[in-house]
Amino acid sequence: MKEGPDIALIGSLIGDPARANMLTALTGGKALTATELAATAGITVQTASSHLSKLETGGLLTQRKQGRHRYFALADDDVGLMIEGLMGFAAYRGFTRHRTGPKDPALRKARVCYNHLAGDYGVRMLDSMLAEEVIGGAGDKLTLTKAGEERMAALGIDLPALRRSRRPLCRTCLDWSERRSHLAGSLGQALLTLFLDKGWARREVESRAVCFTATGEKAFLRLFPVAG
Amino acid sequence: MKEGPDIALIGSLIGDPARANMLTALTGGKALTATELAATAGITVQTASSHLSKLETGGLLTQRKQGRHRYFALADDDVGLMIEGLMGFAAYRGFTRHRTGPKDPALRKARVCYNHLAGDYGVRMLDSMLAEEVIGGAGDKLTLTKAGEERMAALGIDLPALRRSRRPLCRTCLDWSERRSHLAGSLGQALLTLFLDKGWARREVESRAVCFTATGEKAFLRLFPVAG
DNA sequence: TCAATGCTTCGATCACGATCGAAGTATCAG
DNA sequence: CTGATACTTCGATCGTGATCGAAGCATTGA
Repeated sequence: MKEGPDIALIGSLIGDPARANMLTALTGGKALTATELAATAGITVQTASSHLSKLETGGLLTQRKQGRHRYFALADDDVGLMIEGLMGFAAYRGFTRHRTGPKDPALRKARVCYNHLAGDYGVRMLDSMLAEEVIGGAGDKLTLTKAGEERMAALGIDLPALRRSRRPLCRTCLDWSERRSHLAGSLGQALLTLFLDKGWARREVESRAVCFTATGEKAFLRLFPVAG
Repeated sequence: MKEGPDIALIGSLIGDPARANMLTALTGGKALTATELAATAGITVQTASSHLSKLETGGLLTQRKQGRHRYFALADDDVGLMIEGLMGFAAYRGFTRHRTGPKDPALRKARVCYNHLAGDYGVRMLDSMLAEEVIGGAGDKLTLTKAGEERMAALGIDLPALRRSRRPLCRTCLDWSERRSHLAGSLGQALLTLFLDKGWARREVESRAVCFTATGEKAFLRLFPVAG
């Protein structure tokens, strides 16, 4: 009864539909204002403000003041991973809100998972990196190989800078649509940023979907081939 | 707003303290009756019954009639993994109910995680199996190697029987106390059963703790050595 | 300085759900 | 059949928390 961690607190925070909607929206990775979040949740700003303060004291969100705006974002990677995990469970159980929306195929193909690439393409990328031994490791412990370091540096990724942060370089994140792992961590984030910067893909507005251009798709698939 | 899976449903199911207590109790792996669950949650049987039916229609529990008793258990491995995931997140955030109870050290050392071994010993076991290449694989994809098959068979584990079931043989499960992975899946379950059958360890009553005997501990550590 | 925007705080309302007593159903032992 | 145990269903109560209107701060721009 009173042993172990308290999951009820977190459950109740996520259990309210309005809060769940806001958290889901923030899983898109962008920091959003209170008014934006209120709109997506379908409530007034007052209620949203109340919810946001609860989520903040619960440690799920951080806020950043910028002029007269306050931008809210998920507190850190762990929150994103936890929510993705719940979404995976919910999706597997068929707890979907509207069966399958029109954007659903696009989301399953490629989407933003907090700050890295998810969906079919995300899973493919990690698969390919493991097959080509760019990334090695056992269990949930992923490490960048020597060959991997060269590949990443050649792509223009500043590894020393990533290593300077305390966040882990590589970690796995369970994909809710594929039910397989994709690459998270600061390297996962850096790779997604790279794709966007190179113009290989762009983010859909008002959605988590990531839309690859024709040339971007080719380049991506060449960079991360799949066996068979 | 209406894209993606609905996490609020699951959140609200877990969000009630009484239900969270029951689920936590059931993470111990044993099937429990409604009266037992009511006692651990500190509520009457009527309320417990109401909660249990909600959890069942939510797909988190299954019930099995046996005479005039009804035994409740977690629906499957996925539910256990999901709850352990939440516990990990909650523990890391310091959402503990009573700081650290007296049983806490024992729980951190070795405990039951739904149906397999968790805690320090659980993490050690997987580490050792990976180092000795009994289990191979990268990311979340764990596989038993040829050498591993022999080792497991020598221990008296009936691999063909395990393979006959549809459940995955090996999978990772995030440990909330160690924040590392331990071995789940049917093999993880079979190994814990083996330890208990061999008398190497026994389950604490009314707790998730697993208590190793002196000889059992020696045998376990010999079987799963750690480098360094 | 004034007006406009973005957000929070206060206060009141209201609904949902947790809770338990009482009664009803099922199973078992004699 | 009778009594006992295990659990569910019904009905009523009650408290918590979600919600929004109105007012209060804070920041920006003119």
